[in-house]
Amino acid sequence: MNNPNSEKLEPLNADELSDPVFDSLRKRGHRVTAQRELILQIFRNLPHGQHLSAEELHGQLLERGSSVSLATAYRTLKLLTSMGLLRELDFAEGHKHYELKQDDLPHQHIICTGCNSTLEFEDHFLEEAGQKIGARYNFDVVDAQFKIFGICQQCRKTR
Amino acid sequence: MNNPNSEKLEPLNADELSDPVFDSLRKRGHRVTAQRELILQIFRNLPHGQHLSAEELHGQLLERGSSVSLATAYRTLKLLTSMGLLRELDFAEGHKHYELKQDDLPHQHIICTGCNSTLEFEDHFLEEAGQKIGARYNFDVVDAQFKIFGICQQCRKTR
DNA sequence: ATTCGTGCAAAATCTTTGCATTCGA
DNA sequence: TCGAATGCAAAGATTTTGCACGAAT
Repeated sequence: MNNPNSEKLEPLNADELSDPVFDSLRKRGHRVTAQRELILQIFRNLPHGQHLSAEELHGQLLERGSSVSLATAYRTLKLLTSMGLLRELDFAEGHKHYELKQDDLPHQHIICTGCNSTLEFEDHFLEEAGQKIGARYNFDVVDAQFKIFGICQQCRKTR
Repeated sequence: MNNPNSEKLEPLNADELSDPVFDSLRKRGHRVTAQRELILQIFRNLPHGQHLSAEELHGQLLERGSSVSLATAYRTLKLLTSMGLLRELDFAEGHKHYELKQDDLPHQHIICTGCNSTLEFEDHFLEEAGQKIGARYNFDVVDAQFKIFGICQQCRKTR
């Protein structure tokens, strides 16, 4: 039925089957399915700093020849987020965005409320600040998100 | 039809009519209606750091004897946000929250993903950081929101 | 052989919108 | 007066869910 897309990107070989994420899924009693493999692959091949909405992810899945349903896309996004593998982002657009969580490359976002474009910037300091502040209130910090809303130069000119 | 609730909180007198926010509304060609007055009043009487969802705001409006519709609540929240009077908050709960924007009392949020409770903390430094970083990318910064997601002490014990 | 995951369609949420009416300036 | 705001109900958009079937362990 659905072709696990063995011709593009890395083929799904023994290497893939021992992927730490897959192990982690099995350890939790979840299963490694072609759909989950492909979704993970898509996020891993996304340029650093890029993020996808559920619809966008679904679009990419279809493009790659998979017939994953939108429902499964939503279910998988939720699962991977709950496992701490994805970061759920909210840009005040009415729908969420997701990106691979990479603790070694922390970044935050600047959002233009004029054109909805987003810009990433790295800042280790903010990362640490999140940890410190959380600790002060006895929180186990999972993620710290710093969002800066404003109007970009482009939009300022246009108006 | 709807009682502008003149018996609770500050009565709507000459004082209210010269409220800078009302002037600002009129200046933009908008009108000062009983509904908008009440909504602003509710936000102003909210304890510092508290926020409301559209549904919650609507509930409070009904409690105060007003028959404002939910649609108007949404429309007013949007209007006041676009005027920079309210801050739109997103706690990854599927709906937005709003609070009065008070530049003199900047605060950020820690959200427990276990029980959805939120905790406010003040931090002028983060405020400045938002301005600086925005400026670096030529943005007119409107708001900077720092969200820390984690598990609170309570939830950690419960589990 | 179980039990979990998936697809599909329906439902649930949250938010926006068209239209006739009411109201503020 | 006249255009803006409101209420209502309907429509949109996003996300979740029940159920039968297929797939992973």
